[in-house]
Amino acid sequence: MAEIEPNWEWYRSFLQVLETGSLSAAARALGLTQPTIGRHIDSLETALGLKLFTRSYDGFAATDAAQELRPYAAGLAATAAALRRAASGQAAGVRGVVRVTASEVIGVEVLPPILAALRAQHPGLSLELMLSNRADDLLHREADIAVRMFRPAQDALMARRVGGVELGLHAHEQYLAHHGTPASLQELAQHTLIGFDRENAFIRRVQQEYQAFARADLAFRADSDLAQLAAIRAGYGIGFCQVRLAARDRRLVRVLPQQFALNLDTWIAMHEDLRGSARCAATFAALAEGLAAYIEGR
Amino acid sequence: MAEIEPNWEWYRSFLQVLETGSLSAAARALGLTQPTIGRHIDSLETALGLKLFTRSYDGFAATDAAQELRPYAAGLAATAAALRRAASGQAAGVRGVVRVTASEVIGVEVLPPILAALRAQHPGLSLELMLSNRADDLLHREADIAVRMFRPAQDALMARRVGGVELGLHAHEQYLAHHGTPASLQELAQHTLIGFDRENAFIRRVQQEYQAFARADLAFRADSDLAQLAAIRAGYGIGFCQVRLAARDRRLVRVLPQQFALNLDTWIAMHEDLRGSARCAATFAALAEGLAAYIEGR
DNA sequence: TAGCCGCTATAAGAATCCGAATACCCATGG
DNA sequence: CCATGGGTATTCGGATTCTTATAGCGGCTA
Repeated sequence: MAEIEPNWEWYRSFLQVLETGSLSAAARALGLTQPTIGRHIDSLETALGLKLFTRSYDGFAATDAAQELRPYAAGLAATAAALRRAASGQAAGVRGVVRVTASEVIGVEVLPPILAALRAQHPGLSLELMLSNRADDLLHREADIAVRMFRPAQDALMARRVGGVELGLHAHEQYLAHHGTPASLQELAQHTLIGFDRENAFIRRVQQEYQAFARADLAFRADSDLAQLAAIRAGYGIGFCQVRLAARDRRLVRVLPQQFALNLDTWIAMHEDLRGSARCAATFAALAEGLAAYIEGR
Repeated sequence: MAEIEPNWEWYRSFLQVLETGSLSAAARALGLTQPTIGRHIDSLETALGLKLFTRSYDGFAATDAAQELRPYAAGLAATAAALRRAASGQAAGVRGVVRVTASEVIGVEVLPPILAALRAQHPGLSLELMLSNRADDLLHREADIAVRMFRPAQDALMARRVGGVELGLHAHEQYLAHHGTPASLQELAQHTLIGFDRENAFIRRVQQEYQAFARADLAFRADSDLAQLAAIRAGYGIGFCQVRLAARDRRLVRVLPQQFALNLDTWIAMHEDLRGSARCAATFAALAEGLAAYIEGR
């Protein structure tokens, strides 16, 4: 038992093998060769005193032990990436890489013009957009700035509320032309409803406030908010959509505006450590301004 | 500009140089040699395109850039250490290393017998104790299990409330013999009071509830809760102390028990990822049981 | 002021690690 | 049934990296 501290580089190889499923693929991804990766895994196994993979002739199979270690290795990779981003923006002025995470709808429909304008203003700046609804992106350093529809709970974050995004029921005018416009909650039950497949905080709130949207009543379900939006636009049926977003397309009509309305608080959050970073501060400010403009309908 | 991805091993050298202040010391700490560390730093500087240290003949001086990158490097080290702990406990049964964090008083006065009993039960288990009041230990993976006097706010944590620790004013009987026992809040003002030097959540609560303990009135201040406890035991004056703790020493007398009482919720928290770990589950259970016994005065 | 200690920088030999080539295994498809 | 493609294991020469050693610099102390 050598009791050797593993070389951190071995962790990188380990993670890559986990993610690609084979030594060869990991080697390609890392710009190394298969024997090298194989040696790294061997070394790591002896250093940890664990069997990480069961060898076979079509790729490695990760053992349970390897799977348990995976989140740690992924954490290393995320932190290393964050370090690189931080380093890229060290020089004076607004330059370097900023990684922004947001929900799919916001990321696709709202952020691009905001980020484009920001980028035009700062040619040295690069922006990366990561679309997900996971709340822990910032803590795991997977992103620098997050746009979220709920108040970030973590202590180490700087969070600013930029306003409330109004959600309402919408449908395409063609759909309404064919099926009529519901005038009441009862009539809504006769219509094709678009809703969520996956349970999440948002849909629980909807179900709580509006029994009509109980999961069983939905004629279309999709994990992705974007898919729902596309379904509404395609005239599939009636679904929830941000009011400001729908207002951009004259053919989208709001349904039952009095009866159905939800307000989602919108927050921008950033890790405290990045307070001094010019590129992050500039991006934060641009997002705050741009989202406020979006919310107010400018 | 080579645009090379830094070797993760360089980060380890970088952090060690930051922490030790010189190439040579870092080399000793890592079991390498000074020219090696020097080359790592050089490589990292060119890879990141940053000047990390200003060379001088008595150690390096870290630049601002290096200081900004420090938390990331520390995060890497913490995650790597957590990975090793996780790996050490992979084998079946309760074995490996568990790292517990707690406040100083709990860690010194309450936990040792609990941990000793646990260890006696599981000879393959090693325990590490880290004493601090920082809330983010678990998220940065600096510890596996935390004993805290407030409800952990993070989502990714499993937290269990084990009860309320009662705090009260105490003094040594010798002190009271010399100065008398205060019978009212007014009399307390004539006495020597032991309190906190640093502002924190606890003292703010005390000040809010008991004006007598405004900071200016304190005749003895110490950052460390242990130092306060020692002062009480030494007969220096009257201060706050856990009631159960004071009850162990017959010469410590509770003062104004009706007027002054604070109840601190006590929580045990663990990262969700560790749920499946036998060694962490066993430690968690032992802490829950032991702390409950302490709180109930068993 | 001389001497010592700890530090960094540099050069050259030793040890290590990597990569190319190869052998072999398995699944797939004509 | 054989050819093919993607995978792992192994070997060996060569490039890279580490260590050893040496020199130079600055601060401290006698």
